Amino acid sequence: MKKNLVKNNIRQLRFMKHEMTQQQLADRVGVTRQTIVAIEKEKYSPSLELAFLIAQVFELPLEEIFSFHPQGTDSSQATSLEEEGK
Amino acid sequence: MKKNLVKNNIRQLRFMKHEMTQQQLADRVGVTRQTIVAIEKEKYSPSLELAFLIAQVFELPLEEIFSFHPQGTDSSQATSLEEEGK
DNA sequence: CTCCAATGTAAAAAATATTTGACACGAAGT
DNA sequence: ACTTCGTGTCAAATATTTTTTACATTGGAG
Repeated sequence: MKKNLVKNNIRQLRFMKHEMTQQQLADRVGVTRQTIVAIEKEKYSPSLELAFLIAQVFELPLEEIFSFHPQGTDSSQATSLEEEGK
Repeated sequence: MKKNLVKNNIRQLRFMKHEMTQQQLADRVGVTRQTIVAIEKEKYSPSLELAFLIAQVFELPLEEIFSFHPQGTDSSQATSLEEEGK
């Protein structure tokens, strides 16, 4: 029930900068190839740790690989104040 | 079985810059207070999405709030190997 | 002192991320 | 044709994150 709002360019980076296969990247960050596939296809977003590890491999700041795309105009909260008493 | 290698200064930020309570922060990023508590106490690291949301609230780059501290002698790769056969 | 807001803790359930073990497909290479 | 490699997919199992509920503590306000 949760959309994945995080995008990434792992696939491109894998080819461009550092020529490496899904399996190699997976090995370097210590996860399975499945995980890399899922993240590349954005089936879900990685854990913060994994994101850091990947950024480390590509020698790039995390935010240059992963980007957050809040809903349209994320207006969910901002205006809510009276959520006290339960 | 996985240590939390990610640290953060949410607590400090909550007080300093933007004066807000755990509950308020939780509301703004759309999670429960429990989650904030757990993350502040570093019982585990947040999802990448939540990390992005928090960074957004504090108007700071994600990496200024969360930092990655690889294990003491991690160095598991660096000296890449050829891992094939499976 | 009493009340309440803010924080800490805990445990079970729900949700999400990751693993494991297949199997399929196309592009090379032999 | 056969084999290998890189990729995509699927499903079930395990791990990790998040929710829900509930209760304890501390400090300030009244």
